[in-house]
Amino acid sequence: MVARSPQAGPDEAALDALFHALADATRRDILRRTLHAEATVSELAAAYDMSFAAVQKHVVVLETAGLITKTAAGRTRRVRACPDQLARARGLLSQLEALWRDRFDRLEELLSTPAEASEPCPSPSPPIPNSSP
Amino acid sequence: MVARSPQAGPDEAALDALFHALADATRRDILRRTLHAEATVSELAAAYDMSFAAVQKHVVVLETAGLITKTAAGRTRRVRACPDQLARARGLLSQLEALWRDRFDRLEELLSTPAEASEPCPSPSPPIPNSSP
DNA sequence: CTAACGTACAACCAAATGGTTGCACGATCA
DNA sequence: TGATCGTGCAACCATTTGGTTGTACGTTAG
Repeated sequence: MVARSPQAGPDEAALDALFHALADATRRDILRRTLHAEATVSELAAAYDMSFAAVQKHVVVLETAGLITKTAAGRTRRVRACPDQLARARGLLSQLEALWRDRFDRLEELLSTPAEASEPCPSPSPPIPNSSP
Repeated sequence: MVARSPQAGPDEAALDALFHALADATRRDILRRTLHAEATVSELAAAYDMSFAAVQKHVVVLETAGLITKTAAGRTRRVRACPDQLARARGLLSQLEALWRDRFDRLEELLSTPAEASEPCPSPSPPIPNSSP
């Protein structure tokens, strides 16, 4: 039971790292590239307007989060994305959405009315293209 | 920042805010609670070992990310979660996973071999229960 | 052998984060 | 009316983040 401390789960820190890694446009782009095809660190670095070291640090963050792996290849490092942690994050989000659906169901059960108005929740960003559910 | 290629969408900043909001155990817990049932800010604050102001700031972060909304109710504020942005995040992750599947397919197409070994990608955290895909 | 390349890493800096305390203000209760 | 409660916000502080430059070290090319 989550009485006081939210520090319950042992992998909460891993989730922190996961979502933190995803919370940066450059890192999401690196992830996209390496998801699509392997790349070396300098190939990645050449794609962005920042120093090599900056990109290398982004790669480290992604690696720490378990979203990519590097394998030595001569003097280069081949960067490869791992969809496992991605699936983990998606799983958590689905879990949360299910939690919401449960509340909805409970309401429907208690009051047999068509459920609490369902106001569209003012979105702070464009209406969502929402590609693949 | 991010000048060369990562200029995919105009809402990259919104995604930054979204994932950043999710990258904190306390905020994920607040989200869980409000997803499950509405709560006031002080009800939430009472659940954690930190000051009211700290929790209030977490609530602001979640609100900015569009993950929750507050509605005035007398002198209290009823905090309600919105699953829309959650779905948005999940959609992006699915998109990324699809990208990876595409690479896989391309490989299978080019070389008709059973595809690149598929090394398990050393996970930095427990193997994933992976609840609802 | 020597030079250039790809990578890693340290030191440094500005800005953001996450926490604190304190105060102001409207709503509620006695 | 006056005290109290719930909330928002500002000021402050320590730590982290995201960027820089510079350096070191193994690998490859000439």
